[in-house]
Amino acid sequence: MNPAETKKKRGKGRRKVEIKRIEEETKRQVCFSKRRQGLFKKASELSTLCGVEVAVIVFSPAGKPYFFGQPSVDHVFSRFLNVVPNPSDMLLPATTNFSEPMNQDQSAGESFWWDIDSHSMGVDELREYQEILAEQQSVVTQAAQQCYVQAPEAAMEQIEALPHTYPEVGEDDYFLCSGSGDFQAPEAAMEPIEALPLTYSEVGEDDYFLCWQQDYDCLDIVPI
Amino acid sequence: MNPAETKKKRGKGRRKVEIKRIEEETKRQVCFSKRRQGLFKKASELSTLCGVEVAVIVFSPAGKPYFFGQPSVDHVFSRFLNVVPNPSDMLLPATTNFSEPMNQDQSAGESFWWDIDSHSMGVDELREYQEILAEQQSVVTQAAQQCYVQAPEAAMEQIEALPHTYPEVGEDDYFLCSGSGDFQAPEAAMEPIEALPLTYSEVGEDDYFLCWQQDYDCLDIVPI
DNA sequence: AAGACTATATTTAGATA
DNA sequence: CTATCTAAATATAGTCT
Repeated sequence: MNPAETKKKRGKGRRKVEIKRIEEETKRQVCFSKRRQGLFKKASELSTLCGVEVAVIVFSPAGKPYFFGQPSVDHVFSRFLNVVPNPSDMLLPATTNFSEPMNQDQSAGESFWWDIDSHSMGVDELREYQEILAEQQSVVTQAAQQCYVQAPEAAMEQIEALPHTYPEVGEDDYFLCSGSGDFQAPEAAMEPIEALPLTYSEVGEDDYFLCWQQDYDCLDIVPI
Repeated sequence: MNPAETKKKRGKGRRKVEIKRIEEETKRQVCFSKRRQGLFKKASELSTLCGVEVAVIVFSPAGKPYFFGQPSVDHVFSRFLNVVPNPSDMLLPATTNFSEPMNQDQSAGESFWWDIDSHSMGVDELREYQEILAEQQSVVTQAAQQCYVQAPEAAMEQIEALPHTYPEVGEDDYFLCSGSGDFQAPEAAMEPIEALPLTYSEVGEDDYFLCWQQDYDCLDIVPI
């Protein structure tokens, strides 16, 4: 805080960035992390400002799911399905392996303009996805759903301050943390939080934290 | 272009805005429209820059669904379900119809802190979702698709200019529109667009348009 | 991997058409 | 609703901790 000392002044600032795949692994990961947060923040703001329902799901380069939902991913998606019940029915007339007949004008085997999509997006990537998917399926995490968010430092302190101890926190356990600063758990959530039988020190690396922002908005989501 | 005429100079610029529900109807609608576009753009950029899968669903104040998916909402959501297969299992421990036992510390029927979620999100809706989901799972996964976006006015004109007529455009049909201005369909997409057997005038209110922005980024998404 | 910093790029509220 | 314009507010790439 020495006013006489003004050392740093050569910041490197943001450079214009072309929107195309970042090849460098590290950079990509950092960018992902930052932009994911930004995306969730935007989603949260949209939902709050306009009082609308929003769901965002992002898979990290490593395949981990990050998501935001107001009031929840499930809720929004189920509502979505009611409006656009089977979007993929029409898009993949020739490549689906489902026996359900399609009651549409298209004839199977034909090439449709929407096929361009599978091409432009990269068939290889789709294949890759299929593999990842297979892996994922064997991993499976039962979820308490909602938002799995990394507790901000300030929230961690609150968790640590919780007057209980939880003897067995396993990899699959999830935690709800109360917020502070930007985060504020709704009243209804506070009671169960306060009843939480744990101290943060006993929470392992694979555990998740669930945070609430004021008005039920989830600020960020990340497994830690 | 008269250099001597410099009329506008009193712009009102952005004002700091508190993130809370906008009460004024018109303002809210405008804000929604702008921020929705911003959100989709961010999602698209994240997906392109980091090569990751993203899905965003937003319901407008009027209840219309707007969405973005890379490679598709279905794809991402189905992958999501593989990782977090039965989010509501934990929320509704006593009411699920799955036989798989949970290898967790929780005992069924007990009340968990994460129950707050099922309350805030609506148990009935979750149930409803479960049903829809069951249907959906039998349909899904392989993805072509992309973005269902509302055609910008300029694009509409292009669609109308298409030299074909499509006799039977049903509620469930989707369209790919070429863009103009901000929108520009990739070359590969243009051919099938031009082969499209339709005129816009025959497209009904429930139809969707799929637009491409330069570099395959989807700018906006909306059923029309 | 996650902050902090900071210069710059991008977003957007409000006005306007 | 959509687009444009402006200034102010935010987001973020690069760098360092």
